[in-house]
Amino acid sequence: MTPESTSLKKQFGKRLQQVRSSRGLTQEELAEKVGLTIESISNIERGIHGPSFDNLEKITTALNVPAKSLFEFE
Amino acid sequence: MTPESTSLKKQFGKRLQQVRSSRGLTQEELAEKVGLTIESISNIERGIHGPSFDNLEKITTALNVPAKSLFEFE
DNA sequence: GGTTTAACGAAGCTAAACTTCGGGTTGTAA
DNA sequence: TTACAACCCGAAGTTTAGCTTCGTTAAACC
Repeated sequence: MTPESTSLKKQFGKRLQQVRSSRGLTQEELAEKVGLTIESISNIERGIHGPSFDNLEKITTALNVPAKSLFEFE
Repeated sequence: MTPESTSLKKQFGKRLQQVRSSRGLTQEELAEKVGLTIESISNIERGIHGPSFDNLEKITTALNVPAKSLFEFE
């Protein structure tokens, strides 16, 4: 089981949490900006599920980052 | 209406079509690799809708590119 | 002409995104 | 030691948007 085999959802969630924190936002604040519940943001950050494409776009505008940057993993 | 205001779906679809073509794949071939119908691939490339996160991951593996590269627009 | 590739609509289906409930954990500050 | 903030976590229900299945049209190439 290589570490690279982590699902895209998990990697995205981890990256989202990084960017959100770096912006000094709580899950609740991001949720309100995007128009989702805090639970849904939590689920996305934990990799339970990814956002829909429309919500992905809203997240990028809420965080003021290009979509690309949310897919930059290490 | 600035050109930049094009929806993420549209931008992603356009980029997907670029990458797929550059790989010398038809919509049908990509559809088979990903496990979707050709109509669905067509809809995604035309920006009718985006892929689910699971299918986004399958697309990246089918094209052998990082997810990030499908969000690199100009 | 015949074949391939892909655009395009409409209408239905279903999986996955999303919500709503409840409870648990950690940190910290009063 | 309590109170609050922020977040994790599971289960069960709802909704929506991703996906399919029909069918038509058209350009490109042989």
